[in-house]
Amino acid sequence: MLTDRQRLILSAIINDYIDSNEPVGSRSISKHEKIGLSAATIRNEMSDLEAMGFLEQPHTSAGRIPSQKGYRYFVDHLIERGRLSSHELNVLHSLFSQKIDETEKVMQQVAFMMSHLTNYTTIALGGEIKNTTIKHIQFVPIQDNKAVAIIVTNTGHVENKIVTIPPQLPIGELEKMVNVLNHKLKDTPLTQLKEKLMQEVRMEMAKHVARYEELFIVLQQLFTPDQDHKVYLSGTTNMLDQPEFTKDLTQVKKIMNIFEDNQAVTRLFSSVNHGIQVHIGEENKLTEINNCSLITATYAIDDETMGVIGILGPTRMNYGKVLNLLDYISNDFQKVIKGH
Amino acid sequence: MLTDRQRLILSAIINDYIDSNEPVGSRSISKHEKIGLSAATIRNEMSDLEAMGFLEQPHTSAGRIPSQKGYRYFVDHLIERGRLSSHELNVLHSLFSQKIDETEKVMQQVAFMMSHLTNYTTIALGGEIKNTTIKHIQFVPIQDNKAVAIIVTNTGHVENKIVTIPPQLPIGELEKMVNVLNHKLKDTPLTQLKEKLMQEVRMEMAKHVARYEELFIVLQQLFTPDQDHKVYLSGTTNMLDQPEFTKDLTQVKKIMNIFEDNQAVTRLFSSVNHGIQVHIGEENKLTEINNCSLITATYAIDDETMGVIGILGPTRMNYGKVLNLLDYISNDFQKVIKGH
DNA sequence: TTTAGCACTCGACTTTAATGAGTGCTAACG
DNA sequence: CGTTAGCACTCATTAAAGTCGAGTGCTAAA
Repeated sequence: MLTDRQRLILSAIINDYIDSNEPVGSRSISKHEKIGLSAATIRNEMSDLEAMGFLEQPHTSAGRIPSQKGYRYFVDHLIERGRLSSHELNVLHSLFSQKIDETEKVMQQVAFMMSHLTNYTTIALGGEIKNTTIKHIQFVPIQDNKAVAIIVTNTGHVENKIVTIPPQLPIGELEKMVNVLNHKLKDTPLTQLKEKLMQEVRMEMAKHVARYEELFIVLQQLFTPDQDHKVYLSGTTNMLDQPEFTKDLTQVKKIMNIFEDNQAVTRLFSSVNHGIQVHIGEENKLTEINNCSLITATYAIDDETMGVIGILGPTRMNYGKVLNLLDYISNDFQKVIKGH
Repeated sequence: MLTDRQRLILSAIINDYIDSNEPVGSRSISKHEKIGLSAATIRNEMSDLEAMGFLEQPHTSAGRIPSQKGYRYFVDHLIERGRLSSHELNVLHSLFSQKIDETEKVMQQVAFMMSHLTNYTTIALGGEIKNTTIKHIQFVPIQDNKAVAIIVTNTGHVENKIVTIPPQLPIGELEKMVNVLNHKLKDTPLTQLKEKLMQEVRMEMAKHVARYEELFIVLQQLFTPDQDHKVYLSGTTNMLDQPEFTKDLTQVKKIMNIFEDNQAVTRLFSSVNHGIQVHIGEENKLTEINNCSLITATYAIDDETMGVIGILGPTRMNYGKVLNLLDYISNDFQKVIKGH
C-alpha cells in the first residue's frame, strides 16, 4: 500500500511531530540524514500521504501533522522498539529491589515510577478478580448489631465491609455461619462465588443455622460486587505540561475529572484485552479523551492476570518509549511483587 | 483600632473582591447601599486602610485588593455568617439520609458534596487514631511463610498488612501469640499501643510463646505507624476554574502535586487544631499554597475526634459560605456515619 | 469633614504592519 | 519520468503603536 519511501517519510514526520508538537514542513524532513531528497519531492509525497489520509494540514500554509490513521499505521508498522536507557533501567531496578509486600504499595510505586519515567499520567487498576480465591472469612462484632465482615484472598488482599446483624440473633449462630462459609467457600474462585453461595452455602446453612434466611440476606449484601476497581494514579498534573492541553483548560478539566470518578476510569478500561494495547484518539471509550492515547498493559503474577496499567498522554505521545517501558514492567512485574 | 466606617468599607471591599477577583475601586464602593459616601471620601479611607496594611494596590492606577492582614481581620471580625441556602440544605440532607455504613464511603461522599457545594477542592483525612481502640487481631496464613495480619478497631476500621513468618515456626505458636495479643491488647487505645506492646505483651509472650523474639520483631513491624492518613480528595480540578491560578499553571501544578503526595498532605494538616480553623495564605505550612486559604474542620463521632475536612481555595475564597457549610457538616457529621 | 473637579497613571485591548515558515504549481534538468 | 529549483501566494505569529477607561491623588470649595 505504501512505498518504502513513503513509509520512511511518514515515520520521520510522526517522529518529528512527537518531539516538537508543531506541524512538520517539507524542508525539515528533507534535511534528515536518511532521506536524500529535496523539499519539493517531499512535498509531493506529503501531498500523496495526505490524500491517503495519513496526514492532515491544519491550514493551507502550514506543515503536516499525523492523522489518527497515521498514528495507527505508525504504531502498527513503523515504530522501532529500542532498548531502555540506562537511567530507565536503574529506576526500574531500584523498584524491583525494594521487596514491598503489600500489593497496594507496589501498585502505587509502579504508577509513580511510570509517570515519572514517561511524563504522562499513569493509571493502575488493581485487583482483577480472575483466579483469586477465598482464603478466609470472618466476622468481628463491633457494636450491638454491627460487625465487620472480613474476606481474605489467596493474594493477601483483605476486603472488609460493615454489616448489620439481625437483632437478637442467638449467640453462636453467627459463628456457625462463618464455619459453613469457610468450609464451603475456602479456595473458591471469586468468579464462582455467587453461584456457590446461592446453592451449596444456602443448603448447608439451612441445615445448621437457625434463622438462616435473615443471615443469608446479610451475606448477599456482603458479596454483591460493589467493588469498583481500586485506582492508583500518578502524574495527573503531567497533563498540564502538554502544550496541546494547556491551550484548552476546559479539556484538561474534563480529563482530570475522569480520574476522580472511579466508575469512569473502570469504563475507560472496560475493553482492555490481555497484553499490551494502544488506544489512539477516538478509539478510546470516553469522548473526553478523544485526542489522547491510552496504552494499556495487563500484568500478571504467576500467570494470573491481576490488573492493568495504563499510560495516558496526548495522541502525539511517545509510543515507542512507553511501549518499551510497559513491555518491561509487564514481563517482570512478578519480580516486583515477589521481591525479586 | 478601626472605626466603624472603616470596618464597613473594608468589609465591602473584601466582599466585592471575593466576587469579582478584580481590584476594587472607590466609585464602586461608594455606590453600595449601606454607604452614603462619595468616592472621594472612600478614597481617603482606602488610603488609610492601605497605610494600616489591610489593603494593597497592585499598581498606582488600580483599585485596592485585600492584603493577607485584611483577610485575617475580615475572617476574625467582619464576616457575617448566614444560613445555608435551601439548595445546600437539600444536598446535605440527601447525604444524611443515605445510611452508608463504611467510613470510607462516607468520607468520599462528604468530600464530593463539599467540593460540589463550594467549588473548591476538598481534602478529607480519615482515621485519626485518638480514642480508637483495638477490637480484634488476627493472622491469616496465605503462603508458606506469609500471613495477613488484620487489626479491627472499635470504629469498624480494618487495617491489614502482609507479614513474613519466621521459617519453620512450630504450628500453634502463631496462634498462641494471637491469643496473647487479643487478650492483652483488646480495647487498648491506639495511642497506648506501642507502650503496652513493649511491656505487657512482651512479657506475656516470653512466658507462653516459643521463639518469641523472632515473632516480636514481626509485631514491631506490624505496629509501626507507616500509616499516613488515608486521603480523600474531591474537586481537585476546581483549582483550574480560579482565574488567579489559570494565569500561572506551574503554580496549579505544584498545588495539585501536593494532592498526589500523602506525606505532603499530612504535613499540610499537621498543625490543625480542634474545631474550625482558617489558614490564610502564608499561614499555611506549605509554600506552594501561600496564596491559598485552607479552612479545616475536625469532625467527631460520639465526641471522639476522627479526622479533618479541609477546603482549599484561593485566598480570595468565599470564607462565609465555606465556614457555614463546615459548621453544619462538622456538627452533624455523626448523623451521617450512624445513618441518621 | 465631605465632596466635586481635574490632571495623571497605567493596564487592557485593538489595530496595524512586518515576519517568515510553508505550500502548490510550473518549468527545467538528468 | 522522477526530481528539483524557482516563485507567487497563504496565513499564523509577533511586535509596535495607538486608544480607552477605570482608578488614583491632590486641591479647593461647600
